[in-house]
Amino acid sequence: MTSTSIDDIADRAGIAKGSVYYNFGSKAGLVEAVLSEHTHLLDEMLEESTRGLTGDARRAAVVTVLLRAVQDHSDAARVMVAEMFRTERSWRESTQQWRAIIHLRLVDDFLAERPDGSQALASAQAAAITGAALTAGLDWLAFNPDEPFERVRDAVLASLGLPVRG
Amino acid sequence: MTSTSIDDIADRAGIAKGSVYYNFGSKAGLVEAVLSEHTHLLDEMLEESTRGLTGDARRAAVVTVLLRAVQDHSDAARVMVAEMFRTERSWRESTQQWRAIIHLRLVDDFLAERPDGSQALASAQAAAITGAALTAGLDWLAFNPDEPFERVRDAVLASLGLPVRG
DNA sequence: GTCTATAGGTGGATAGAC
DNA sequence: GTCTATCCACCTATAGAC
Repeated sequence: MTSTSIDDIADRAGIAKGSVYYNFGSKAGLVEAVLSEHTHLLDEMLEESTRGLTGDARRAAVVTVLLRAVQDHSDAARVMVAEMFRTERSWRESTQQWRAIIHLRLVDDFLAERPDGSQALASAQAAAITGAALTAGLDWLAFNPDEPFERVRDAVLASLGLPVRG
Repeated sequence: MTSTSIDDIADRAGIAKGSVYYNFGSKAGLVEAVLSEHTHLLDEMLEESTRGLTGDARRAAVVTVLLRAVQDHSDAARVMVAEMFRTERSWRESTQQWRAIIHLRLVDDFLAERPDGSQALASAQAAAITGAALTAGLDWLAFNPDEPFERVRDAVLASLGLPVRG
C-alpha cells in the first residue's frame, strides 16, 4: 500500500488531496475504482474477441487479448499480477473479479470439450493460460520491448500448443 | 514495502527490532536475504531435476519443480510473482536473479532446438512456461487446495502441450 | 465541490545501556 | 550481539475556509 502516496497522485492529477477523498472516500476506494475500470475494459475486449469461438481458437483469442491488454495497460497489468493472489488486500474483490472474467471465458469451454474433467482442473488450465500470457507479456515489455507484438504472440501460442493461425 | 513491519517480524521471530537491524542492516537487506535463500534453493532443485534432460522432458521437469516449489513455499512464491516485474524495488536484483536461473534452464535448450530462433523469442517461451506453472500453482492453492499435486501438474503439462509421462 | 492546514498514527532506523 | 527507548519522516484521513 506504499510506493505512491495520495499526495503524489493528487499532484500528478493536478488536483488537491482533499478532492481525492471527497470523490473516492479512501485510498482503497481509489484503487478499486481504477482496477474496476480496467476490469470492465478487459471484459468487453474478451467478449468481443471470443464470441462464437470454441476450443483452441477461443483460447488463442484469449491469449491475444491478454497480450494486447498487457501492452496497452502495462502498469495496470503489473498491479493485477502482483495483487492477484494477495487475498488479504482490501481491493481483493476487484482482483478476484478480474480473475473471474478470464476464467469465465475458458472454463466452460474446457468442460464442454471434456465432460469428464473437473472444475478444478479446468480452472488450473485456465490459470496456466492466463499466467503464460501475462508473464510472457510483462517479460517482453520489461526485457525485450523491441520485439514486435505478433512474434511474441506466436511464441506464446506455440508454448501453449495453440494454433498460430486462428 | 508495507504490509509487514519490522516490529511484526521481530515479534514473530521472538527477537528485538534492534537485532534485526544489527544483522541485516535494513528492511531491504532482510528481504533480500530471504529471497536469496529461496533462489538458491530453487536453483539446486532445478539443477538436480533437469540434469541430462532436453526438449519437452526438460521443460516438463522445470514445470514440476516450479509447482512443487509453489506448494512448499507458497508465501515466497507469492512474493516472487508479485515483485518479478516491479523493477523499481530495492531488492530488484534478487527477483531478477530468480528469473534468470529459471530462464537459464530453458533458453539455451530452445535455441539448440531451433537455431534460427532469437534470444527474445526463447525468452518469451521461457516466461510463458514459468508464468503458466506459477499462476496455475498459486491458483490451485488459493482456490482448489484439495486437488492433488499430480492432477494439477498434469493439467499444466497438458496446457503446455508437454508429455505427462516424462 | 475543491482547496489548505493539520491532526493522528505508523514504521524504518538509530542511540546507548547491558 | 541483543535489548529498550526514542527520533523523525512520511502518509492517510479529516476539518473547515472559500
